[in-house]
Amino acid sequence: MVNRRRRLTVKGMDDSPRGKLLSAAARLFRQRGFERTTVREIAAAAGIQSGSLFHHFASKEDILKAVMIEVIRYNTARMEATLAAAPDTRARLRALIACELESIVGDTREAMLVLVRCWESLSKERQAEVLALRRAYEELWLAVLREAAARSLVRVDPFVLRRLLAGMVSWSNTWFDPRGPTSFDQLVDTILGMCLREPVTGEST
Amino acid sequence: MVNRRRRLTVKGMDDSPRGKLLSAAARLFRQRGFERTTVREIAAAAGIQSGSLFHHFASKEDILKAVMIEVIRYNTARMEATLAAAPDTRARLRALIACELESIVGDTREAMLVLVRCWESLSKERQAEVLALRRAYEELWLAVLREAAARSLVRVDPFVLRRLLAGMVSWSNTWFDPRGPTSFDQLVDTILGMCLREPVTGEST
Amino acid sequence: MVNRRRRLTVKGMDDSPRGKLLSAAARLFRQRGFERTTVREIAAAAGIQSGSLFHHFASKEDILKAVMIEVIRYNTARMEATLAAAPDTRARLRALIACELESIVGDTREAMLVLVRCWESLSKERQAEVLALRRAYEELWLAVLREAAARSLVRVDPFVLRRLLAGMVSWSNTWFDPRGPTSFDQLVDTILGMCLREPVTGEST
Amino acid sequence: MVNRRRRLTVKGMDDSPRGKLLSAAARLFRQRGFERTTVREIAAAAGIQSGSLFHHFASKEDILKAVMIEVIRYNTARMEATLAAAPDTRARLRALIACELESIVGDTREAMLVLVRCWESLSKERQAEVLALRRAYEELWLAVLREAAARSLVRVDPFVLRRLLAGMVSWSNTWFDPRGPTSFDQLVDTILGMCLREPVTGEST
DNA sequence: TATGAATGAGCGTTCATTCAT
DNA sequence: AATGAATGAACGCTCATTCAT
Repeated sequence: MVNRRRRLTVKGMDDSPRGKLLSAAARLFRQRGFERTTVREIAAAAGIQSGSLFHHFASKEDILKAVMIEVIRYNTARMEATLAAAPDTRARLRALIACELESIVGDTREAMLVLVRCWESLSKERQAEVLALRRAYEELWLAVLREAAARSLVRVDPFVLRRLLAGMVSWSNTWFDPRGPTSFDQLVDTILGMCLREPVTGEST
Repeated sequence: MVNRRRRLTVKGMDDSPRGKLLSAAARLFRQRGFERTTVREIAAAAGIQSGSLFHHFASKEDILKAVMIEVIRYNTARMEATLAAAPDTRARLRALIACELESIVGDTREAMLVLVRCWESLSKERQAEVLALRRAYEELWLAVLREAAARSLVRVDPFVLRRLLAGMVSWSNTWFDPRGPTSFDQLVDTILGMCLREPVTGEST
Repeated sequence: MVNRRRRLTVKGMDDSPRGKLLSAAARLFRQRGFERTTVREIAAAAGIQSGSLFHHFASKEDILKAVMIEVIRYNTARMEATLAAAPDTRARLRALIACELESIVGDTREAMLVLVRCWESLSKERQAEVLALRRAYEELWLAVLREAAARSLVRVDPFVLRRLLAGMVSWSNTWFDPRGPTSFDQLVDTILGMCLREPVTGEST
Repeated sequence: MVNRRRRLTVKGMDDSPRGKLLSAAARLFRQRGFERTTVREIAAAAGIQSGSLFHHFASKEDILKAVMIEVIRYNTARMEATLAAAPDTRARLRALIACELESIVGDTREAMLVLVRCWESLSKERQAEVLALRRAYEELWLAVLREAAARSLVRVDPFVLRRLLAGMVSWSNTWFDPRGPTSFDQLVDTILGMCLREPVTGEST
């Protein structure tokens, strides 16, 4: 289920100059951080000269903002699609965890790590723009968590639970390896199990 | 229990020039990140000239390393002391969570956030030096988690559980406010509850 | 014959930014030495900003290396041309002395003095690069000196003689003035006479 | 005759703090040049702290000046003593060459090379002070060269000859090795032979 | 659009010198 | 004398951004 071999890209990071720039920037920002990455490196990785880069983005920070916005849009859309297909609350909760984990360790890995790692490199104004998009994403989470709380499926306050889940999932980029002893689905079930009032049946690890 | 008003300092960050430098650096590194902090800012915050800084540390990166080492040493010692006073496995597990959460949201907050946020700014060589210390700290965790697993107190593999806990606790710096609706002890119990096979009695939130 | 009024430049030090930088650097390095010359001074003398200098050279030391390489190339070529036109051994020996003296007190004066004065400021690696070129130059000398020794024209071992000549010629930059009582040609003949077994006919000074 | 194993020191560079400082400075200035040598290195090599150095010398440049003055004084005295023992003009000329070569490749090697290499690092004022002493040394040379010219012993104008000799001798530090194929005495005779109107009897190399 | 030379402010670091102890 | 922390100006170099072509 985890997809690391699909292009380390998100929708909007296609073969256009803009798309190549965003892919290159996402990879470099993750590897080196925003400050340690130079616009020359980004331009070179996208096959253009540094001066040309500024025909596509007004500033280095705007590239960072664009990476974040694209990945949030893409993952919000994916999550909405997955939620729509889930038959009940428990399935929806599992879908949220699986989608977010997939985004963190799977196809949008680079850009998601940029979102976490380089957040502080964004000016307050640009943070606000990104947060506006992020809010819709968080609303998907809170709706399901409230629904789960209302049905006594989970033991923890939705607000707190969302944050504990965000911590568990985002941190997994530092250690989770789909080729390791724990599979992607096992990890999803483990995290789900920690949220549920009753242990998950057939739970592993 | 959370202690945010005590000096944002750790042992070794006293009133000596070195201590003032470390405190100032920890605060600035957390606020702005390593790359965005200049040695002139650190020196000014410690009340000395930028040139003088290099009488105490050979390089800017050495300051970062020192911040990390001091905070790990301090928190490892505190955790050992707290563990020694815990009567049983469950108490020890709770002590670990409380100690780590305290380190993240309490007195050593600045330096602990630097440890997470600025890790990638450290050269590989210096990372290794810090990791050597960090290993002892992680051993304390694993010993208790294995003990808890052996007694069926927890439901998740110790290796995986440690990482999920690390994610929940470290992420709490982004949202937890001891003056908010959830108290420090409630948060500790909530996290503890998510680990335990049976719900915690008298659990809150 | 001495040419001090022609541009204090060598081939490759033309009106291009690179050429202006090399000319300016040669003059400053000779006047102040490598360490006392700042990149800001070089840039200012070439009419650009200090940051722009690094579009043309990767480092200050690379400028020094380039000055040395250009002047060796230029003088090697000139010496080869002059040698080719010399009818016999004695004329070739005189041509070598005249060419080297011209390089030291004439048109390439600045850069040649840099070669001597700033040699130790070059890293071992860069010294090796320059030495590789210098070797071809020295081969021209040794071939003629061996020829002169074979014909009993000179009294001293070629290896030793080359070094004594190098000392006499390079040192002349400290005192020789073509407008002084000794002319360029007289000095060449004087030095030549000190090498030859029989006094030079029509010798002066 | 060459003396490389005697202390690399001159009179005045004894075991006193001042003497140790001068010896250390001479060695470091020769190795690294004046600008590349730090007062901390000099102090450390002399076994004191950098702050203490300024109780012995008012500035770094004063150390350089002192090294130069000591070595000129020492070599002037040695040359006077050697000249006094020479029976005739030819012996005196040979004594000058031998003394200067000894100073350059023998016991005062370090300091003499500093005199050549670091001359431009001295301020004009200090250069004048050193030149005043140097003048007496040069007078010894010129007196003998004039005497030799008067007796038609040499073929070249004394002023020019002195400079050609200075070049040959000072340059020999770059290549002469007393353990090599040419001995110290052979080199002295070779240089002497290049000055004399008639080839030296029993001349070698 | 694309280029790439140029900018210029700012970076981490060095180091001769000072001075209270 | 000796110490060593402190100074502060200056250094080589970086890099996001601009702009004439």
